[in-house]
Amino acid sequence: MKTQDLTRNQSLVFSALNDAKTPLTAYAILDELRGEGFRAPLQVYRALEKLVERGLVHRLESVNSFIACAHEGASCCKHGLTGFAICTACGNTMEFHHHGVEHQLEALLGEKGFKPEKTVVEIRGLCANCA
Amino acid sequence: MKTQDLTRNQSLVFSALNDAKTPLTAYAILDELRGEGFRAPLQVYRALEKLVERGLVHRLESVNSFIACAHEGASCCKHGLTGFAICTACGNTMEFHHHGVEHQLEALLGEKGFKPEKTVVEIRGLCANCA
DNA sequence: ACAACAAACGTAATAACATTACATAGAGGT
DNA sequence: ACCTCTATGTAATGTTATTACGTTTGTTGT
Repeated sequence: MKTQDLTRNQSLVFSALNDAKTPLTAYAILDELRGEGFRAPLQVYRALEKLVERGLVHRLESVNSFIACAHEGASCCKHGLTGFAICTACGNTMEFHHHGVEHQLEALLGEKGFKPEKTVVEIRGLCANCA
Repeated sequence: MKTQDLTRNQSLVFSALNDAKTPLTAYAILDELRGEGFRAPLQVYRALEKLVERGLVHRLESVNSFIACAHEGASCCKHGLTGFAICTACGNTMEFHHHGVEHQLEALLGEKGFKPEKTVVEIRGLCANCA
């Protein structure tokens, strides 16, 4: 479950995301890794799929991008709903966790009989530096 | 600001979404409207852009789709944060509004100096019928 | 060591979603 | 009539993601 048992491709993709610390699209990752021998989108998407499964990487649905989890290891998903504040000016993205929001959404959806599987909370705006 | 001053293309797209009452992709709308003379994606995207501006249609970012606003008219965006619960089995999508969640997110982001512009809350899962 | 199986990989092609560029048409104001 | 702004039509292209197919690698049981 640790980063050491990643395959070569997975490690390369994960490193690219960690180095960036701003969200990257799959194709941006592909371009970064051409020097390492990457040649096709699928190499990136396959690695991303595994990394997301492990909780090492998050997908930002509203910007078609990926970002390394702000928490080392895969413990991330246990501290409440995960949300992101994405600066549209500089790309800087803040991951946050919020139990209150999680509980309120659960309560609301529970009433309606809706069973959540994946919750997306993404706020686009301007970060403190760019505002 | 009412639906009557929509152009022909905008009306057709809006009707398609209202009839569906499940989210539609831009290309699905295009296919529905070929009988009305639509020939290119841009005709749909241009209409959608205006409809979203007016608050008559929402874009669901996590599924690349669009849905008619559940509230007639454009008053929708005044009653708190807008969220969606999207059933991955039947496509049925419930629009909801939640002041509590809105305030908690505002508080959290305010602390960090982040200025929200667009907030995405989309929960995918199973609706009461499909669970 | 070897067969059998599963997971990961390489490559090509294609599908799905969205935008740019450029030319044309219609409505409203002067 | 002329200008301007908005909407439109059409084509081409750009961006994001998946399917299909075959090969390689790694693991397990014998």
